[in-house]
Amino acid sequence: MPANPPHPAPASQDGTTPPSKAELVDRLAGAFGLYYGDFTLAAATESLTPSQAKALSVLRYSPAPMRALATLLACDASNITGIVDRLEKRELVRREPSPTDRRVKNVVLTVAGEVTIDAIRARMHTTLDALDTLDDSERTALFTLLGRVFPDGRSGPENTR
Amino acid sequence: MPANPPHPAPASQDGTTPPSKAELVDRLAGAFGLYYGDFTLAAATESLTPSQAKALSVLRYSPAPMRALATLLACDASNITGIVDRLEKRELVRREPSPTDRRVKNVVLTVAGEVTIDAIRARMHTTLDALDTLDDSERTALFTLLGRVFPDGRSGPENTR
DNA sequence: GGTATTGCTTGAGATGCTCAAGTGTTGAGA
DNA sequence: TCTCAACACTTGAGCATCTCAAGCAATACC
Repeated sequence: MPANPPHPAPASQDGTTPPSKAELVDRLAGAFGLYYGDFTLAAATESLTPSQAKALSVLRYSPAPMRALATLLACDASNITGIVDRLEKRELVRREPSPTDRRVKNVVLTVAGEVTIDAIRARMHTTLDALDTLDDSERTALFTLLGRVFPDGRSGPENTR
Repeated sequence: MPANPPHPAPASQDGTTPPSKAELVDRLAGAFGLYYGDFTLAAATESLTPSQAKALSVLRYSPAPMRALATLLACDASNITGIVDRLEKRELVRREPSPTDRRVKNVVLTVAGEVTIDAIRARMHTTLDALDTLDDSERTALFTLLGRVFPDGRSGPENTR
């Protein structure tokens, strides 16, 4: 039995044959690789590591307890302590004790934190320029399809207890 | 002047109004986060870190010199040395001296490396299950749109000199 | 009330990552 | 040809990231 062929399999280049799932996964991998590079570079202009910027990105939507941050960033809770420590030292983020559960600390973006993550996103030129080449219906389609495949689960303000 | 509103701005939920660029970037960020979590978890089942798995993913397409790997993974070249060291120690990857440029070492997937990265992709259940909910035209649309926004630049076998 | 669970922190150990410096190779110009 | 700049890779220092195990305080459940 021969080794598996390299991805992507030589097909689905003409736009008529629907891509196989492997081809789609391969394209997702490539797309997110480029997105990540763009994001990392933009974060570096604010002297932030990708992890720190990702934390700001998640908090841009809504405050969240440490535990929720760990879940959203797909890492161990103990990891978040250090990341939030460094963000707090730079006053991009604030720990606020939960009024209803004294174990919990809610992490909140400061105004400086808001400005910083917005600036980072505005500096993702590779991604932003590429989005400029889409017309309205294409943007709507991409937005909708991504929402279908990656439902964010953030249906309302985060559970800050 | 009030602080910027949280993302996403309360619009574009009905599918008729095209999303703003900020909303699209926000959705990309969310989608990327979920994809990355899925990928990280799948890589962990093979005892690989995300960076190691990402390197395999890039090499799945074609061998590449260390320098090209650094560019594709958007990091310093000195970083690649350690990552490839660990992958080579596990025999998932091989360094081959370039026949035409003795400075260059081409990194090649071993068969075990191929099997491993294919297994990781096959274990990305969250992503794969979501793709199952798309019909053929939707898959084609997503594939095409991602290709438009994130052209991978890998138009043929990698330049292995 | 007693006990398990939860949220967060700490410390150890490995990896990821950047920067500066060093080695060996290539290539282009005097 | 000789010289020297540029390039590919490696090494080492220093910090950030990440996991795991352990521990503390607060809460939840029986």
